[in-house]
Amino acid sequence: MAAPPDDSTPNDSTARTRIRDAALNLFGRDGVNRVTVRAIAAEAGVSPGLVVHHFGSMAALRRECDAYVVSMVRGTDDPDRAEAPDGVMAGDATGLAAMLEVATPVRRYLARAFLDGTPEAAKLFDEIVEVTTAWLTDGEREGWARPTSNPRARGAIYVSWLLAPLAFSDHLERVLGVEDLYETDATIEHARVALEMFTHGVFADERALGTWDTVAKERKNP
Amino acid sequence: MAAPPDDSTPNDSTARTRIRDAALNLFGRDGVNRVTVRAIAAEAGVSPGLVVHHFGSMAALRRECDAYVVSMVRGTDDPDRAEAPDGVMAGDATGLAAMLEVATPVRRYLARAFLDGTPEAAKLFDEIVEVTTAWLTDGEREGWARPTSNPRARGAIYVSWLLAPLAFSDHLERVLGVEDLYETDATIEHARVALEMFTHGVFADERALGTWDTVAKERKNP
DNA sequence: GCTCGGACTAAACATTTGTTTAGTCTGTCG
DNA sequence: CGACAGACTAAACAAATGTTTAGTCCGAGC
Repeated sequence: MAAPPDDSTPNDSTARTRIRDAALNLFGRDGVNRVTVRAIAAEAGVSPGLVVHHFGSMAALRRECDAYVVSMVRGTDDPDRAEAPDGVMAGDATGLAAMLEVATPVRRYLARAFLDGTPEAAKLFDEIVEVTTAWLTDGEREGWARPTSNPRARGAIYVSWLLAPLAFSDHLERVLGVEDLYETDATIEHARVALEMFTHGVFADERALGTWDTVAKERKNP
Repeated sequence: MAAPPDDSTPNDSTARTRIRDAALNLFGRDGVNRVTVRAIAAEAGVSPGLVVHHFGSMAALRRECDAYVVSMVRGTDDPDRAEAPDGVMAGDATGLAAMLEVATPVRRYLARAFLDGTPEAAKLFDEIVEVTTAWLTDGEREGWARPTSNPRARGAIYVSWLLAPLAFSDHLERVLGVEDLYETDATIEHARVALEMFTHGVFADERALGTWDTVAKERKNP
């Protein structure tokens, strides 16, 4: 194939990573299922046999993508790191922020992994909810976050809301008429609107809440 | 097989709908892909041949599920209805509300359809964003919704946020320790917390917004 | 009674899937 | 040099997939 560019580390800089990157791209683009060994091989410019030669099996390749992506999010490129330093402040959720800043293909893959329920991704989700809940609770104490009746549920919902545009990016791009929601400054515009909603809320008064409580009470004793 | 129970309407109450319902369940549970003709046939208690006899092909069956679900959401069971009557008030988004009240398998299927990008679902998503944006704009005028810098983006984000718990229901159920987020009164608790967030916001002051604007400005002229 | 049509099945079919096999090429180490 | 190891490919393989084929069963209509 193409001549090896420099081969400083003869192990890690060649076809193996090309295959993994191709897999990452395709998994992220088309979903963790629906991607074939042959498609990955073609994308990487190798034979189907080579991908299993390097990774053992398709499932193992997916697991390796999982691990790679998780390590990227946890602490750039280095496994065996989980926590991040400080609670900087809003806009940063110590892990979620890292996730949102990581390269686009990685982000795409992550969203797919969360949706398709790979086990590694599940663990990561739990972790992110954990630190996000703690972060918001800190914020409550420090005065920049609202109090809540259910911290854990709020943390989980907050995370799912940050993930939502990733999961529905196709639809949002179509509706908002942007090419790539996560590459242009459409990101900036989009995030700004979301932040407005997080800061000022969507509803201006307690009517919605009151309506809901009424409905909920009715449902409990009909 | 099992003896036909009563056969009032010999046409519509038999195996054909049983197949469609089985498909709906499996599609919703395992994702629109990843479901086989044989699995559907087994679930419905018929032979694989019969499902294509009735529906022509697997793809046609999926399209029929799409159409069925969409009609359920648009105006219960009846196609050729799109708009709903009035802007009742918060907690109801004229279509989104209908969607969230429809039977669980249908809801599950819908979430999957949005994620897997079936064309019918895309159209429905656009519709829902449309009426939701209009509804929130009305709310602005009527004083119960906050103003926004970008109504369309807010509508789209709002919809994606309401959809998020559906998309990530597996993770939320695990994190919150509930069996089925959309069948027990876990729904009530969950919706209540989300409504709090929609009403009071998550952040208590403008710091996050300010931080973001600073970052955004930096990115524009680095 | 007999045919006709549609629900329905069992088995075969072609294609696509992940994986294996056998082998080639290339650089390295003795 | 000569053997060895590993990257790599082409071809074959077995399993699973959607679909087709041939045929059975059964009720309705002449």
